[in-house]
Amino acid sequence: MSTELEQSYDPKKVETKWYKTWEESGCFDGEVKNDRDSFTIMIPPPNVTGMLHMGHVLDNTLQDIFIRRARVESKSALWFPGTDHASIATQVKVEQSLRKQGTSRRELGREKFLEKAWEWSDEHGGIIFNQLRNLGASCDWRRSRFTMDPEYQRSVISSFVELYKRGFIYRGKRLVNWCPASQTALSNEEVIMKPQKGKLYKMRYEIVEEPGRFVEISTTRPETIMGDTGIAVHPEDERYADLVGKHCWRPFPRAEIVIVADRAVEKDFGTGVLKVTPAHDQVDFDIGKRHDLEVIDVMNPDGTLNDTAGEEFAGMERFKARKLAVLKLEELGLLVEIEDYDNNVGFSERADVPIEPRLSEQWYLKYPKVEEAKRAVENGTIKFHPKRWEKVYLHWLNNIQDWCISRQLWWGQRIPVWYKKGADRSDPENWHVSVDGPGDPENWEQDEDVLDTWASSNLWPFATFGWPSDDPKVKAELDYFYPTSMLVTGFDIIFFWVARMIMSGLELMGEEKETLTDEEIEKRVPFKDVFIHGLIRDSKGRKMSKSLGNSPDPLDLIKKYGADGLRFGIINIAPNGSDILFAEERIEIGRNFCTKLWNACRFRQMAGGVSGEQSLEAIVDRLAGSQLEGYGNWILFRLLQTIEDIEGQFARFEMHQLTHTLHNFFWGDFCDWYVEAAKAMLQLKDDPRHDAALAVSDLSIRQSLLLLHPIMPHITEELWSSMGYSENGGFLQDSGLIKASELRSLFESKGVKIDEGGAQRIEQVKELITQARATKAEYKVASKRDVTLFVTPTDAASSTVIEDNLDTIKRLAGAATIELREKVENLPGSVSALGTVYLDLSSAVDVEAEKARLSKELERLGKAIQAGTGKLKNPKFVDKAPPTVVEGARKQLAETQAKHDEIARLLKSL
RNA sequence: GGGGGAUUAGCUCAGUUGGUUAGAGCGCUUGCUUGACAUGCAAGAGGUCGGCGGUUCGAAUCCGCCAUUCCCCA
Repeated sequence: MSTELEQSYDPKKVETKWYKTWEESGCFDGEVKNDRDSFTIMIPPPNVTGMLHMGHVLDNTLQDIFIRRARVESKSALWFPGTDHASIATQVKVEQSLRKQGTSRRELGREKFLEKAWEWSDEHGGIIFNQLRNLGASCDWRRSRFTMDPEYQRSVISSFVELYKRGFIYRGKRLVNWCPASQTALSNEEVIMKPQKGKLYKMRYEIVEEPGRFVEISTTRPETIMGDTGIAVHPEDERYADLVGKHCWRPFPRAEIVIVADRAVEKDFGTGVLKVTPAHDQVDFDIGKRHDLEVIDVMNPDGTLNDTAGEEFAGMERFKARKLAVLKLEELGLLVEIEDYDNNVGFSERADVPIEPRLSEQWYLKYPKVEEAKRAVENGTIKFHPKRWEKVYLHWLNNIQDWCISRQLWWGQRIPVWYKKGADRSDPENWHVSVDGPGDPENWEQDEDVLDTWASSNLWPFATFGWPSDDPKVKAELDYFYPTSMLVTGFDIIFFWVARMIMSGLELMGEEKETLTDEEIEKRVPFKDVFIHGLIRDSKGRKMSKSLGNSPDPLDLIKKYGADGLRFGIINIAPNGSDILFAEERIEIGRNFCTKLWNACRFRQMAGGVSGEQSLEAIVDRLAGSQLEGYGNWILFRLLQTIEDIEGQFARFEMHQLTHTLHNFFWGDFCDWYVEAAKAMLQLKDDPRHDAALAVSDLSIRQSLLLLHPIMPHITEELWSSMGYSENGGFLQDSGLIKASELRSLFESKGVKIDEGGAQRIEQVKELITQARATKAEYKVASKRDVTLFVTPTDAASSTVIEDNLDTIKRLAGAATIELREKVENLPGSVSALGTVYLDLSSAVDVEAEKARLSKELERLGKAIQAGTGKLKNPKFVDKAPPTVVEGARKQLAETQAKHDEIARLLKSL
């Protein structure tokens, strides 16, 4: 059944209709089908309150392409959706809103605050799912998971307990990255180093043992002077060798502090003397440890100075305190100079304030299965695309440090550790660690902290299925869908997420084992292929941000260009793994291509005869046994090539090539050449070529729709149904995409011969037509469709080819008559492999212009001949290069030479 | 300081193991209501592939150095 297409394509109508139909039919549902291969992708869960931005468009379009491709390849595809609670990001937002309401989380208390947070996530959550639906994302929405779902929380807690039991989780007191705004510890990955223009303050401390002698010290942080418990010099620094072991005066609060020698000091930095503040700097902390220096914490959790810092400083904000400290140094006559200094300062990723190294007790994870995680990538069990990201991943693993997983936040999975009331929390004797808590809760109090968001999302590939569970359904699904097929994400979360998922999968998806074999690694990894794409930037290469206003709303773009147009456009401009410079006009190509597809199908309908059965076999049957004319053979040959190209591109993850290949075939080959040539055949009455042209068109369009469907699902579904390709009302995805090799066999079995030689002859015909058009354009008669052309064929074979295709040449070149002649003189002509084509001009030829044009061409060919001759004369080339290359060079030279001679003759004849 | 990219037409990018006269889209110029499509059709201009050296019969492609530039990590 076919339906007549409307005159113009209305994306909104078509997209809304089909998305609803698909979702209601359950065709996105991922099911265990043991007779089919599974293909699974876990969505990188967006923040629960997130809104769709261009990065999501790219990431999810790519995933949808892989998923839909898997469906047309008859795999059982599952695209698992969900959202992330984004502990710190969400909590920051909720706290902001509380502040507006004149309250705070501390005022509300934990329970009330969590109620508010849930309200917030219910209210703002899930919007992005509908936005993804607008984009056409074919997720199995029934399964949607949220990392704060009770079942998911239970998975997270179970993993903590399990990893604790296995000895990977411990409590430690050390310097952490402290965010004074959010008042929580952060992991190293959440700290962003930013270059800052600061000051370097040079000051002098008096030596206790030698009054009147001073030592000069450089620092960027004078506000921590009160926490100094020593100063350090390099042991090989002769300038200060005699001072080691002596003391100097800390100016405020005035106290004697010791001078130590330590290799961590950079001799060449500043004066070569370092003030040591063990409580507020990692290097200083380490030095202090080595020399047994006192640790004096002078700051409050919110970044203000505390009472220890002294009366003047207590309660003062840290940057104000810096100014005051400088002032005091000056008053004491201890400030030597201030210079400008550029250094890198760590900022909290979420709160965007400088972090403060702070001594505190936190939970740490010693990463499990680090060696296996490396091996999985090194031995190819997991492949990154593009491959260069493997180096980045391995480099990080080689320098890995324990992960601080506790956060002083409330929104998240609470750490399943209980402390005996009134007992020392540092002593593991007083801990209870379990999923369900102690049996006598009245005697215990639970750890107040929650887990880092990424400590829950790193379980995403299996916790979503219900792990850990003895439920047979959970086991069967994990068995079928895990390891998932691939992960599609940006490079910015390789450390945060990708690497951690790999390690948690290796540790937890199986029995506890010290080390894993390659076979075990293969079963436990969370995915096989990691497709890494770039970030979307604006046309000037800047990051997209709300404040710059350079971030278009994808929903507006969908309104303007259609979801399919946007999808095609964004994939089309996405280079191979590097960042994408987005400019709205660059996605017009997507919308235009939709229009082209639509109109090509409309034209096909207007040619009539689309009421019959349109299955692949039925169409091929219409061609069975007949000798295809040149163009039919050519376009089907190109179709086979295109199918093959696309197969290779998917296999190699060359997503940046897909749109180019398909656009080139459908627009450049099918519409611009085949359809135009077919118009000539469609005029023929009672001629087998007429029906063959229709069948070839049907075949080309049908297979193109199948190939394009993953990129442009809505319009292809609409055309699939309207053109009558749908069998029994089924969706395009269920029709089964035939492989190039299978299609070739089908052709053979039906006696449809597709030959390469014939396709090459049509390429020559196309060249001849192009030359004729060019000559017409040169003589300003491009728009005349009734010119007379003369052709002098190169040889008898060429003559036959031209005669066989005379009708289409006439039509495509715009000629009323074409005569084959032995010899033509005094007319402008152009040389092609098949022969020279001349334009019959009633008016006089512009001899000078023609001479100039031909001379230019002659010069170009002359150079090519020189290069070719030189190469072939070189015995080293002839001896060493492969015979096919030499043969090709000979053939090329002969053809060039023939053209050259012909043009020289033309030039002479003028 | 360590590591990873990038450098090809005015712009954004392709260019698979080295092998014809280096391609595409956009932009630009010219001409077109050609049996669906002006979101279209046709023709055209435009590149010593960042520089220097090396390997090779042959280099945009492999190697080295340099320059410019972006990113990650410390």
